[in-house]
Amino acid sequence: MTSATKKRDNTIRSILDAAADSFAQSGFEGARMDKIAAQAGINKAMIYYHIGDKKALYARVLHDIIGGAAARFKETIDQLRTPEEKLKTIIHAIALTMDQHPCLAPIMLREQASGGGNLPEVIARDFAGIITIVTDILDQGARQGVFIRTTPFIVHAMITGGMLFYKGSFPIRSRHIVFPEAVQKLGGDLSGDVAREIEKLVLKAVKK
Amino acid sequence: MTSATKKRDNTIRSILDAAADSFAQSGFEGARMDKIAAQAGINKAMIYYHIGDKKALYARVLHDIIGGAAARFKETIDQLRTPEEKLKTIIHAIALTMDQHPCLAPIMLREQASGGGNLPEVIARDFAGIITIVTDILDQGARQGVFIRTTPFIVHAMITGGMLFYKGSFPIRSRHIVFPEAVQKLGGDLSGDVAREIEKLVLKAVKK
Amino acid sequence: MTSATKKRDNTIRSILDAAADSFAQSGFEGARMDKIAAQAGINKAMIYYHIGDKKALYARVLHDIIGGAAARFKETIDQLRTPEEKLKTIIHAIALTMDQHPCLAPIMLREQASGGGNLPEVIARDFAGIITIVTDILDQGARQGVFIRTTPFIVHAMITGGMLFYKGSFPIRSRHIVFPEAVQKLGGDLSGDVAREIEKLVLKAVKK
Amino acid sequence: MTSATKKRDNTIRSILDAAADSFAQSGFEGARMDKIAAQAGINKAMIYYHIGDKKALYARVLHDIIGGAAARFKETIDQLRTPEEKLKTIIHAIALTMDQHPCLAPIMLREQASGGGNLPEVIARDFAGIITIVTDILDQGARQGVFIRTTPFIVHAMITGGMLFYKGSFPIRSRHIVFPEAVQKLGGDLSGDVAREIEKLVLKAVKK
DNA sequence: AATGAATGAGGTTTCATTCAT
DNA sequence: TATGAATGAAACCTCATTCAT
Repeated sequence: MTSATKKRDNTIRSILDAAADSFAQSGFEGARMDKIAAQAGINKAMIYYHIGDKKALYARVLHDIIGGAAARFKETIDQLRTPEEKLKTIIHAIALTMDQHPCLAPIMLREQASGGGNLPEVIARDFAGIITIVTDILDQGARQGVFIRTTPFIVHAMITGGMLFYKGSFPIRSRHIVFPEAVQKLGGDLSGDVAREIEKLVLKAVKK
Repeated sequence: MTSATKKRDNTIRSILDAAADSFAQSGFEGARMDKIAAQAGINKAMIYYHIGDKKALYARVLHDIIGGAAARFKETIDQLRTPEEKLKTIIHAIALTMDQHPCLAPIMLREQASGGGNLPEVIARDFAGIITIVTDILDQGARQGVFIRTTPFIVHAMITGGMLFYKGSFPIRSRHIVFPEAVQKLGGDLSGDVAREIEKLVLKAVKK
Repeated sequence: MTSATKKRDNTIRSILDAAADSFAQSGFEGARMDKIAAQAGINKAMIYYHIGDKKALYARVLHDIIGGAAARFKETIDQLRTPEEKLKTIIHAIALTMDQHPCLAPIMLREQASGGGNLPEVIARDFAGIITIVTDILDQGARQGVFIRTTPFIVHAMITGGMLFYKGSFPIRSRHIVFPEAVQKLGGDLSGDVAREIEKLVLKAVKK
Repeated sequence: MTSATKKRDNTIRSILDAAADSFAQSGFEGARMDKIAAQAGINKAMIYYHIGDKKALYARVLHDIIGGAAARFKETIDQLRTPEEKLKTIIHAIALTMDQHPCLAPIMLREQASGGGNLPEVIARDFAGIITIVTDILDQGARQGVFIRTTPFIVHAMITGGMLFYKGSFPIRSRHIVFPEAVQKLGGDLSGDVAREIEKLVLKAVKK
């Protein structure tokens, strides 16, 4: 890899990171090209040079984040046998990913809010990938007779949606005194206790 | 009620309705005051005259929607006895409300995405109101020995977050062919089958 | 005078007072019809009903203030004999008027700043009236041989301009620490010590 | 100096010149960013890019004009010995500056009219600089026994205020026929006869 | 005479994007 | 590749003025 290529990759990496931050925090409309460039430590025109306009940047960021996650999940799950093991593992994997990539949750929440209808096909595919993993596990479990018959997507919605809600509500919960004390004391991280509780609830719900 | 008051109320109502639409569809940053005024069929300056600037309008819309829902929920639940009855009922009530107010889900999703930390206290209070209702039911059930001990907020997150996810993902699911067939066939409405399935799963998860 | 007429006069009076305040503080462009109406305690439309548009209001205010002053000065001076007496008296009269009508100075300053070219004739006449009084005194003194020959208008400029400068600079002087201590300690009122000092200086300058 | 820097400086200079004009003619509130940009021959957004918002532009213009004058005055005066020489010279210097910078007088008049209390410290400092020069001269003269004891700021007010009044009243005087003929015949320029007359009057007033 | 609602033009500011160097 | 300047469209908001009651 030549030094020029490495430099180029570095530039692009820093742009994507900064952009992910901005899009997560402010959404597509709220994000500012100026701020992204500044945070990336590069000249604004370089974004256009290396990546393209705001829409292209957004698509690239989304693919970067969601596509990566989908691939990692698949890899993790494929090494396991039983649906129960798989379900437990994917729950913790999703939780861990959301904790490690704080941009993921906000961006997914926003995409859903806006109907996401104008998403490029690539991203929809990534998105579908994650969903398929979970629904496949549940279907497999049902076929093997260890899980009850459910609408797998609804279970997936409760897992992923629940986590998004948990993480997303953290700033609100923690900043305002009007919430019940027990709620206010909860943190924002999923992996650990929260993921374990979700695992417990989900398994109790779906196991025969 | 004088004629002027009636006119005023009409104007304000049409502003709030149009604004809810826009905010839901495009988020705070993406919404356009011009478009809101046009859709409301009034002069743009009237928004500032009757309500205030964009931030004030947003707060008002949120309070209108979320505050109204919180109040309705409370009323419904207070008439019931057992935690199980209450839990079943609130699940269907939340589902129904989300179906009837299509703005609710997108707006809540976005608020969570952006951390919502700078929400006015009023809205946080409305928000907390809904959460308190659900967590109280679960606490009550646990004390009475009919529910297992859980972290009630996590259950609430899974119910509400699951519904938001289900509704929010509808446009994406239905527009792209890359999703599993079973997922693609699902609709966007919660009340009815979906709410019943959620009810079933949640009760199986929390009942002793 | 009927009760209706009295009420009408009261309304107009309160409008003019509020308007004078606003125009003095913010200038023609900076003044807001809303604020004037609010301060006058009347409905905004009443300004248009009773007086007319912003320009008409401004002209009316100017005439009210400057015209009144010119008339009062003339009356005061006509009762005196010697140019020296008259000159001393007019200096104190101008000083007193500026102190009693805090709107006068700002409005005159602004009018001069903007060239005042589009002033209605009435106001120009009022303005000229004041100038004529002073220059007449100086001319008379020169003819009688008690004053040296000067360009009377320049003396008038130094008296009036000096007072306007003194009063106008008060907020700046008193609010910032960067001014010499002796300057910062001076007040904003003219009548009294300041007027006496101006009188002393002017007479020393013009007396033969 | 790079070509980019030169271009930048040109742009900024043309903005400041156009802005000085507009602020002088119409005041802060009356000035229009559109018009300033048009007169400067640049794109409106460039003002915000290079300088900032309207307030920042105003401050910059004031500092440019008043700060520059203060510095020039100081330099001129420091080369002279006796208070009398200094006083004569500063009078002519102020007169010349006001003639050469037609924006100075209107802007200062307006600043005083509006109390100028919310001026940035920088400008107040410039302003104080000029005042200090004159009052120092008078103090020095008094200490040396060549000038009578006065309140130096009042003398300064009469000099500067008188000049501002003289210049400021020119358009009004010359445009309306209602003024005494002798007044109407006077011009608008200070340097030359007018400054000499002021010099004469001031020295007669303050010399022992 | 009085009120509150309404209007439309226009003001300031922002921002994605492109250009010249 | 990289930079800083430039552009133009459009966003938010204000305000003098008028209308309907």
